[in-house]
Amino acid sequence: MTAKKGFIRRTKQREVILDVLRSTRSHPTADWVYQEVRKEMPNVSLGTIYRNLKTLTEMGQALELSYGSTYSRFDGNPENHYHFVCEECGQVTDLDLPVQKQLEEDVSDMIDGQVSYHRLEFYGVCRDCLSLAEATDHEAE
Amino acid sequence: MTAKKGFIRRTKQREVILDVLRSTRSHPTADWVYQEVRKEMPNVSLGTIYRNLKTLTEMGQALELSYGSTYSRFDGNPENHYHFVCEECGQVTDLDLPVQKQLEEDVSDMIDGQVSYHRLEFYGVCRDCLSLAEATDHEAE
DNA sequence: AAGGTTATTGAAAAGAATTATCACTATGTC
DNA sequence: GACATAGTGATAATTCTTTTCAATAACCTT
Repeated sequence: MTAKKGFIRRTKQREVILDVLRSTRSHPTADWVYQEVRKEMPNVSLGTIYRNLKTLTEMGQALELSYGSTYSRFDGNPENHYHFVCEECGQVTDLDLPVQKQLEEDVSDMIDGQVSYHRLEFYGVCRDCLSLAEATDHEAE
Repeated sequence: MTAKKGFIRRTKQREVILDVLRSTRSHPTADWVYQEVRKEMPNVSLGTIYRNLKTLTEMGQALELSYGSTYSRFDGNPENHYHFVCEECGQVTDLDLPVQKQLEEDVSDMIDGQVSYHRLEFYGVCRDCLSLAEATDHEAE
């Protein structure tokens, strides 16, 4: 073994992708990034864009705006309320927090537009998955 | 003309779907709903589930937890901050609101779990799309 | 600088969730 | 009951994203 295991190499592709990301405030989609990067590296592949956006996000150099899962979830309670999403098991729980309706007016004034609703979501690890992780840790000892 | 135009008919399928939705607090995916509904209506099709979940959401009887668009957006600024999403043009803008980091502790205590981050998003119509709509209204007069 | 290891790439195929299509069915009005 | 058409089941098509795999290139060791 010569190269350090799990090391992240610096590549021209990832560099250009990060430059593109930093050059805009438009919160681009993967495909938009792809088109931009192609201007500088015509042979770059879309797979590389996705791979690196993921890597950059994991490295804390970028933010991904989407749910962990690609599919929608539905709620029979149509009143606005906030959620907690467990990143381990995917469970979604309702939170008993007061809904700050007046925030919508604040934002509506800020952007000089019209706000119809807002969503607040918390991400992390739920109690069950936490104790499960502990149990596994002990096992490994 | 006999039947009222644009009328929404009551169907057994939609009824069962709403019952299933209301019977759980698990924020199910479309596929989970599909499996449940099939127990009562084995011939129901997945397309019907999607159609009705959409209809129910439009009717205000259900809530959909997902972004309008299916694809992710990325941000070169990895600091947590809040967003406004225009439902007309899809544009995403950063909001200059203070990030309430302490909310995460509150929630963490509430659920007895671990919160690593949170997201707050506002949805509506941006200024540009608003004035565009106005212009079009005038045209139609 | 050369050699070796393996992370990363490009190209293309596969995957997963959702939406569209279309002939048929069944709801609601008259 | 008869009509008009919204809704359905079945399936094909889309769309975004991930995976696969042989070839390449980054980085460590010598």
